[in-house]
Amino acid sequence: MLDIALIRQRPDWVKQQITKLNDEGAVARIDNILKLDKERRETRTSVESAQAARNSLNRAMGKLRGNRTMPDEEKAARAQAACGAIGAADYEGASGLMDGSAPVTVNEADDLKGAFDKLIGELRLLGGEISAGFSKIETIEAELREHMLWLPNLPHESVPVAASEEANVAHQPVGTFREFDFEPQPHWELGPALGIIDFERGVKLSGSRYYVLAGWGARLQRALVSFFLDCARANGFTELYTPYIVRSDMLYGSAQFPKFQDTVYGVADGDKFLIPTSEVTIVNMHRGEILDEADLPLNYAAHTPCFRSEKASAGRDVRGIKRVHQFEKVEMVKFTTPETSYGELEAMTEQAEAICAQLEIPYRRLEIVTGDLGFSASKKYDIEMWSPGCEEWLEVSSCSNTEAFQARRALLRYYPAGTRKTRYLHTLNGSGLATPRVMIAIMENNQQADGSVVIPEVLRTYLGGAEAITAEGD
RNA sequence: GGAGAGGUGGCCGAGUGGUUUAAGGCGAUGGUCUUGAAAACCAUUGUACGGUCCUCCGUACCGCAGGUUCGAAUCCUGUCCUCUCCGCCA
Repeated sequence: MLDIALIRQRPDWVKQQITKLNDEGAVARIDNILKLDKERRETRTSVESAQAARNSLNRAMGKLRGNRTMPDEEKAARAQAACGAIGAADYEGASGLMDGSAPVTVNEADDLKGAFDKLIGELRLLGGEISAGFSKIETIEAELREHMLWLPNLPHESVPVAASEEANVAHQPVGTFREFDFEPQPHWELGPALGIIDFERGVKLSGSRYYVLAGWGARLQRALVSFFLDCARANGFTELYTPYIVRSDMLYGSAQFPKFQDTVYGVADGDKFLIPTSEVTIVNMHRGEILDEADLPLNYAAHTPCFRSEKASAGRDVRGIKRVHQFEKVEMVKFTTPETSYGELEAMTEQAEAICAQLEIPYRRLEIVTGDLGFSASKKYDIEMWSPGCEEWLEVSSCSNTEAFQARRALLRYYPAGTRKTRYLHTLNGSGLATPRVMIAIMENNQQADGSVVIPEVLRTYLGGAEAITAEGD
């Protein structure tokens, strides 16, 4: 979520920033937000002062009714007089009359019960006014919140301004592109031939975009996950094992909801959903807490499966395991101060790149332009591995700084050193890395003329020292 | 799955629908005292929103959400979570 105060103070600037994103419709929300915000504050001010009056009157009512030493005639007289004052909207005067601090003329004829009934009637009117005001506020706030939840994050000033992904700035590729003396095969040919990817049985079990890894395929994935987690740990990340199913609040917190509700799978057990990435659970780890600056940065990494419905990309990338409903990923998340988040983004991106380098696969960094930033990032780098079989760059990592966008939604705050004034922290996330695409890259880059695949050296210790995957089995 | 008990400030823990606006304690912070420390004593104590602006004021928050009431930490309903016992289970 954006800072409502920023929208209030610099609405035109905010509109101008949103215009750089590929998000028609978001700009129009700003004027609605300004209108609702104004309305909300006005209504709130008047309702709260009515409530202040009611609170003090009810407190005085308690004192009047519970007073054991005051004669009934005086109570009746005070109740009578207070009714008059309330009728004239003199709430302070009425309070004084009821709690006994203001003088009153006692009339012997006053009837206590009648006077109290009348007074309660007056208070009831005031209560009705207040609850009407509150339901108005509730309506306004629900509408305001809805608009706020659909507003994308604003781009950082360093992000290149361009409309679409074609304009993403590709850095110089790193690593050596292999010269093949034969026609390199795509992984959807190699995998089944080696008996390590079984598409038919995946489809039989669960439908399209599902697959089974068998033998070396399953072992290679497990080795990669272990390797990724070891890299993260070496880089100072604390390893977490988190739930794979979360409540919807968490998905609002990390900003998948409401906009990308379609891409997430629900489970039959009420308000629960399968995570599309462990970013969801990690970002919400400290939801509602107020951390100390001394605790920051917090670095967490977790391996989880990721579940995505891929409704938006129906019909695209249907071959192979590039785009599937279920895959494994190691995700890195950082909680930092606003001052350090951009430095941390560079560091985290370099760490993801270092993993590619260790696997000896050619890779490049993409600097994402404003029009392709996505919903929650202020700045984003993608890392892509080259795959000679399907002849394309495969996104294996995406590293983002969301600044305080998720922090506002998930209530992630900290006390800056030496203060007790809360401040939103910054969250960053980056894959490190995602398995099916890395497996594609390894298979396609390391394939031999005989169909076998050479195992990258860094993975061999995880695979009993084996040097290659062959059709001979595991 | 069955039965029961609970959820109150950073922590512990009181709390008959009003006459107190959550008692008391611990911790933390500041101060007094002290050569220094401890002890003792004094003071302060969370979050959010709104108003006012550099200082206060107001409102809300006793797991969460509704309801009853002139008035709810307190009564009612739902819900989430925790604990205990039983059953089942990797």
